[in-house]
Amino acid sequence: MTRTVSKSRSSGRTTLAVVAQRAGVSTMTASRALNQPERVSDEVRVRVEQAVAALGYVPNRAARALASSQSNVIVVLVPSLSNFVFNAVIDGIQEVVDAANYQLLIGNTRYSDAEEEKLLSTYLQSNPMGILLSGLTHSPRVEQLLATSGVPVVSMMDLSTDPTQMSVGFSQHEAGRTMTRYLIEKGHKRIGFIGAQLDERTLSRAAGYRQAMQEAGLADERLEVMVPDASSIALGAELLGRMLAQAPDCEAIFCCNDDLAHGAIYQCQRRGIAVPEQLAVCGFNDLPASAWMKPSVTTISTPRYRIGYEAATLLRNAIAGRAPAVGQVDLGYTLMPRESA
Amino acid sequence: MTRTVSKSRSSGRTTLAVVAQRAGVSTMTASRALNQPERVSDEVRVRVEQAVAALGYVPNRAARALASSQSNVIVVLVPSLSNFVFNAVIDGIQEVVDAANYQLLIGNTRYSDAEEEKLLSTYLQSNPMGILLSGLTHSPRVEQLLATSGVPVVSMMDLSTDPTQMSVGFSQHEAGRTMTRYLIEKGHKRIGFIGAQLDERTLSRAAGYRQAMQEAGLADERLEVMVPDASSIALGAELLGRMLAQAPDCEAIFCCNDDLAHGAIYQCQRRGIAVPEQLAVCGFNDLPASAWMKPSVTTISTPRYRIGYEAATLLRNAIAGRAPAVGQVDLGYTLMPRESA
DNA sequence: CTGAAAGCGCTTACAG
DNA sequence: CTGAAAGCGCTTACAG
Repeated sequence: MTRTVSKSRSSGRTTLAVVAQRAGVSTMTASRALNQPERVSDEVRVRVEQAVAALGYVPNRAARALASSQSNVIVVLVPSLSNFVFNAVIDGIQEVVDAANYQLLIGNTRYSDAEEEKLLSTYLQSNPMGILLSGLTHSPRVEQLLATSGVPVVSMMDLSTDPTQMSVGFSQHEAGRTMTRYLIEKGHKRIGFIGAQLDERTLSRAAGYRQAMQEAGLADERLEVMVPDASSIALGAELLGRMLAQAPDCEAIFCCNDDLAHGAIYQCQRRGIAVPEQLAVCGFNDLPASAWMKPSVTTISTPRYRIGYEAATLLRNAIAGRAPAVGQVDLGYTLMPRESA
Repeated sequence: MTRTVSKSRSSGRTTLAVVAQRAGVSTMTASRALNQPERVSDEVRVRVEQAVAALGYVPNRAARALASSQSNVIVVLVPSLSNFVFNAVIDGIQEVVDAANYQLLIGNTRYSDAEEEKLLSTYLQSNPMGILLSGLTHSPRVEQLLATSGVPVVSMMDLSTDPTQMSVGFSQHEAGRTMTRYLIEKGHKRIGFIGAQLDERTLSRAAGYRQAMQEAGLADERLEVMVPDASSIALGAELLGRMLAQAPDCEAIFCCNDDLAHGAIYQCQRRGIAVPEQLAVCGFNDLPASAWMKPSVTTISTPRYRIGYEAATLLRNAIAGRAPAVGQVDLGYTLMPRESA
C-alpha cells in the first residue's frame, strides 16, 4: 500500500504542506505562522510550531526566493580572504547582516578582474538584494553587469568622486601623502616607496607619496620599487634588498602595507641594519604584529571593521528605500608613530 | 497599449521564456541549449546564445534549484576567518569547488556551538549537496540537524576514530606529543604549555603534550597555562608573563599556536629574556612570520591547504556517489626546528 | 533533435 | 484571523 514515488521530482524533504496538514491549517496559514506570527492566532501559531518541531521541518529557501522574488542575499566581493584587512571588513559586514537576517555570499576575486566578472555573474543568478564591492574601479564587463542588474551597490575602501555612487572608506591618496610628510618632517630626504600587487589602493598610496615628495622637491623615480607580486613578508624582505641596491643612499622606506614592512624589517635584522637608526621603515594598515614587534612599526591605522559595518548599513538602508542611496562616508585614518620610523 | 503589471509578482527580470521566444524555440529547448548544449542542434544553440547575449539574460538560481531539487551548494563552516589556517583551508576547498561549478556558502562559527547551530540550520534551507565541518565534536543539535538532513559531511583538521565518518587532517594529539618530545630531547625538563581558545584542537595538542611529559616523568600541572580567550599576539605576550610567574624555573614553552608564540617571543625581547638561550619558545602551524622573525620560530607545519583540497575532493566524490563515502585521510605534519627552540 | 504539460515548494493578492 | 487559487521561473519525464 505504499505510493510509488519513482516518478516524483520531489526532494523528499518535509514540505510546508505536510506541516500545515499536521497542524490542521492551510499551507498559507502555516506560512504566515512562521513568517508573520503576529497575524495568526496564538493557538494556530503553537500548533504549527509543534508540527515544525515534530517533523524537523526545514524551509526551502529556493521556493521562498522564487515565490517572493526576494532572495535576502547580499553579495560581498573582496580581493583577498587571507588579508587581515578584508577579514575585518567582512566581520563588520557580518554584524549588520546578521541583525537583518540576510545571507552573505562572500567571493574572493584574488585581485583579478576576470575572477570578479565570473563571481559577479554567478552571484547575480541568486538575485541579490545588494552588492558590496572592494574598490572604485572595475572592468567594463563588471560595470555593465551591475548596471543591467539594477541592484544597489556600495563600494568599500576608498572614496568615490562620483556623487551618484555610494562609497565608504577613506582617502588612500591622502593617507599615503600623510605618511610621506611624516617621514619628511622627521628630516628624511631620500625616502623610498615599496609597492606590491599594484592594486588600486597601492597605486593611490603611491600617488600620495609622489605628491608629497614633489611638494618637498624630493621626488626621484629611483626611490620607487613597484612589483605586481602579491604582498608577503618574504616579498618585503626581497624588495628591501632591491631598494638598497637601487638607491643605496635611501634613509627611509614607506612600504605600501605592513606585511611588506615586517619583511623589510626582518631582513634588516638579518643584514645587521639598525632600524630606525640606519634605516627608517614604515608600513600601512596597522596589523596586530606592528605594535608588538621589536622595533614596533610606524604605520597608518585604518578603520577596516567600521568600513564593513558602515558600508553594510548604507546598503541596508538603500535596499529598504530609505536613505539617500548616494553619498560618500569618510571614516578617516590615523598615523601611528612608533619605533621603526 | 502597455500591459498593466501592477498585480504582477514577477521580479521584472528577463526570463528563459523571453529568450526562447526571441530564439524561436520552446522554453525547454532554450534550457537545454544552455545546460546540455550537445543535445541541441548547432543552429538552435547559436540562436539561443545570441538571444541570451542580446537580452542580458541571467538565469534564476532559485527557480533552477527548485525545479531540479539540486542546489549545487556546498556549505563550509570554519571557526574563524581571520585565522590564516582556515583561510588556507578555504583556498584549498575553493580550488575543487571552482572546477566542479559548485557555489560555496562560507560560515564563520566564531568557535561557538550556538553560532554553528544557527548557521547550519540557516544553510540547510539552501538544500546543500554537501557540508564541510571543522573539527570532530559538535553539539547534539548540530549532530541531529546533520543526521536529519542526510547531507554528506566531511570533517576537517583532525582524524576521526569513527569509521563511518569522513575526515581529513592529521592527529593533533600526535603533533602535540611530537613537539614536546623534541623539546625533551633538546634536554629541557621544565617545559611549559600555553593554550588559548581551548577548542578541540588546542585540547588535543595539550593532551599530546601531557602524554609526552608523563612518559618522560616530567609532568607538572603548574607548567600549564590554559585560558579560553581568543589567541592573539597580545595574549601570547600576556600569557608569557603568567607562565613565568607561575613557573619561574620554566626552560621552554610550547605555545599551542604561532600567534601566541610570536607574542611570547616579542615579550621576551621587551623583558630582555634571550630566546632560546634563557627560554626556548615554540609554536604550532608555521605562519609566514615564523620563518622570518628574529629568532625564527620552531613550530609544526600543517597541511592546511591540502586539508581543504582533499576534504572537498572526498565530499565531491561522496556527492557523486562514487568513492567509499567513509574513511580517514591522514595528511600528516612536519616539525620545523628553527632558532627559537 | 524538439515540445506540451506538469511540477518543484513556497508566497501573493484577494476574498471572506 | 483564515483559505482557494494562481503564480514565481525554471527542469523533468515523456512523447514524437
